[in-house]
Amino acid sequence: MEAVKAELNKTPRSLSKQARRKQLIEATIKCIADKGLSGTTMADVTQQAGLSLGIVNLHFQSKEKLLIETLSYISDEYTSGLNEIFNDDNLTAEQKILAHINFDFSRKIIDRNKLAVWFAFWGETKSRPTYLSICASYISEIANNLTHLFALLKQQGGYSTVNPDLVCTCYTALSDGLWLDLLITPKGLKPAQAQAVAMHYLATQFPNHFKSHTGH
Amino acid sequence: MEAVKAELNKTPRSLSKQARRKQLIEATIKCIADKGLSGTTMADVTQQAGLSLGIVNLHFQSKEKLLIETLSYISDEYTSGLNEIFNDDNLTAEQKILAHINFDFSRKIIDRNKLAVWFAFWGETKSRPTYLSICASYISEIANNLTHLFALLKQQGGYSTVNPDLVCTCYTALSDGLWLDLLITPKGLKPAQAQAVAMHYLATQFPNHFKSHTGH
DNA sequence: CAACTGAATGAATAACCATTCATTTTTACT
DNA sequence: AGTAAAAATGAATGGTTATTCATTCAGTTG
Repeated sequence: MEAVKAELNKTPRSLSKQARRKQLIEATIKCIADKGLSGTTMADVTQQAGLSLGIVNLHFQSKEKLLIETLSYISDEYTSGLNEIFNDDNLTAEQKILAHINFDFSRKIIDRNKLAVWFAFWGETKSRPTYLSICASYISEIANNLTHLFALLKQQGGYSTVNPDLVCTCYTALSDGLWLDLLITPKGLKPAQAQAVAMHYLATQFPNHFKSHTGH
Repeated sequence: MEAVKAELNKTPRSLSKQARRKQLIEATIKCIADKGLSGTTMADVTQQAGLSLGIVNLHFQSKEKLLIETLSYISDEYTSGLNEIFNDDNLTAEQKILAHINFDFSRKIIDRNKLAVWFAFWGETKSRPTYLSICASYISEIANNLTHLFALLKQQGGYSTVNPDLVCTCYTALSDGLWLDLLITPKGLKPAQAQAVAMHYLATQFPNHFKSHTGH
């Protein structure tokens, strides 16, 4: 405790700055979910954060930079969660895939505010390549890791007809589509059901490793 | 020719009005793709259409109504294309599903401008329920039709373990996710490849009817 | 405690943009 | 050709919002 506090005191300003930035980013997420990307004003964000109007420009210089930092924030959260799984040497390929699918549909990720932010930015991607460039690198990194896991499972399980690249593309697209479903029809599909759908697909490819539990 | 002209002359005003509205809607699609939903101004749209600033308010009363009509326009285009397939009594269930998947990844639908519009609106759905209500009815209608087709195929092909509802949810989400891929990584995935991925999934469920051609 | 430093505030500013409407142009019909 | 009605124009308006910055506030140091 004392040590932590002492460490905190080492750089009080910069730490406090980080905390304030995070506070503003989280207010931004809430605002984008509530009012949309176009409907979110500086007044909205600062009010949501309980701070004064000028604070965003003080910490982020401009609204555009705040939005970019917000996208980076949720991207990083997602990527680092997955990397923890990929880099865990105690897990088998099968366990890593299971952990991946659990993570993809966990409470932390399936938060409708955050889903709204994801899709708000996807919708602007074509007109603002910056948004895409933030995600492009992590997207291909995840795809590589996932493809590798599918290739391992193919080898270990003797699934001679499986095409790891194809399965990765299909699983990823399926996962994105289920996220969209969860965002737009909250009453229709529950996270657990969405996960079951994804699992059902994996079961078609690796029947000895994964079972679909949606029979009736 | 004469007959057509005469028919046209019956309601010259309203016809011209319809044409102008369509022209403005198509300009709006282009602008949303180029500048995003938030970045699209009335000046942009009217300039894109080669008309004067006040014209949108004359034909649509407000910007918001123009946007709603634009979403309805692409929704209707999609729905009516699918309904033609569903209602074609000359096609078997298998042929209808094939026609459906061909349509989903056809040039007419996989137009990056239109995809950008779809996702621009999806991204605002949570904050503007109106956008969702425009699509909600046709979404469930399509799901019903598709589920019915899968049920027929199950029956006819003796696929005893297939769950038509599950397959419909999975196929629909997969298709949405592939659309997103086509929008954001145009260099990465081609429409024909995306269609092959969707077909690969159908082949897992109905192996005697559909073949995956992505072996190597 | 007094001087100093940086964070925070919010009134004022300036840019932007949807909408209006008086005017002009086009079309339809006699 | 002449006229009336409809369509189109775009300068002017008014409301909104990002950004600025002079001032206030809080924490740190000597």
